[in-house]
Amino acid sequence: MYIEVFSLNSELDHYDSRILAELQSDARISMAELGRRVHLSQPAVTERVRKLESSGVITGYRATVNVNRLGYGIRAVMRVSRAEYARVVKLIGQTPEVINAYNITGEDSWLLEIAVIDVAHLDAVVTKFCILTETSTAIILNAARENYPILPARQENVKPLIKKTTTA
Amino acid sequence: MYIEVFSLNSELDHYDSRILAELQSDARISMAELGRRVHLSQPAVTERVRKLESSGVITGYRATVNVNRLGYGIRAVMRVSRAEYARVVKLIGQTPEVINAYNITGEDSWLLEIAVIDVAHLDAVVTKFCILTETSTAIILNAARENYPILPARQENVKPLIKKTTTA
DNA sequence: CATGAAAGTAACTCTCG
DNA sequence: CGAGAGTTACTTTCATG
Repeated sequence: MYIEVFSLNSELDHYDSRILAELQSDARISMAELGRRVHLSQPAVTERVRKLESSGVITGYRATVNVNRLGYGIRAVMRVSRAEYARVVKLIGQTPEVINAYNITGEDSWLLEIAVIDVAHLDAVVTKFCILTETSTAIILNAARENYPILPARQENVKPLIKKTTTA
Repeated sequence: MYIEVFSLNSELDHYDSRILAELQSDARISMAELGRRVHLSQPAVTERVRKLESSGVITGYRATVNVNRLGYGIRAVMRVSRAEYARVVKLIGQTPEVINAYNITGEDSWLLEIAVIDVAHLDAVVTKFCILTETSTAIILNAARENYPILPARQENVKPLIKKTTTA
């Protein structure tokens, strides 16, 4: 018999994966409809969703919007070089154009994704960060993939460094 | 009198902004509750949401998940140098670890955001793309901001290159 | 399974061009 | 006077104990 390889998500079964897939593709379906899709009763699926929320697997539900339709002609990514951490965080907090801000490894310690109205607006935002440190900006031409649904990491995807061994 | 400066979102009024803000912070509230928050009746707010959807302003609703809780220990960004467009797109299609894939300007023509289980898994994904062209990977240490809500670009935020002029 | 809330539908009102 | 948007009232569907 094989030794079980447990992971952080060992408690998530097939039903939970189905639920997560459905809610990542449409977060506004009713629990009744979700139950139909995953073949569970409505109270059963509601209880599972509640547990996924309270255990922190599901962190929220958000409408996704088309930034172009909202008047933002340009999306861009800015690489921001090392600078005093607190100052960068503060500046991000003062910049609503920043949609995502990642602190990353390497020479560029920050990667920001921004949405701006036009080139003049882009210039204004870049300048705000240039005052702090060096930046490098690239405009997003298109997205081949966006917010791809994430399913629980499965054991067959894991390539363990230590092979499973048999018990005595 | 000033010439009106129209933009793509000129039809979006204060109510629509409120609706967009609410649905980006919680996409699962009922239309009745949304109506209460923005001070409109349930049928009225439902109709506005329907129009925002059909006009392409709202593109969908998604549950957001904690990738760590799903067994992915590492999030990273990969910069991928110029390569045959179709081959990159095809490879992205074959790689579920890619959450976001942006085609960008500059030397690195692609920026990919990925979620992987561990270093061995990261190595496997990076190698897939290294075969095609040069890559540069940085691990995401933390996110100072994620999916910041986007509101309609407002005229007071726009710095027009051509100033408003008076009519004859 | 029963009760209360929410969604969908229809008829009516109000305002504005 | 007609078009558009909102409200109220009512029926069906959904959520919750």
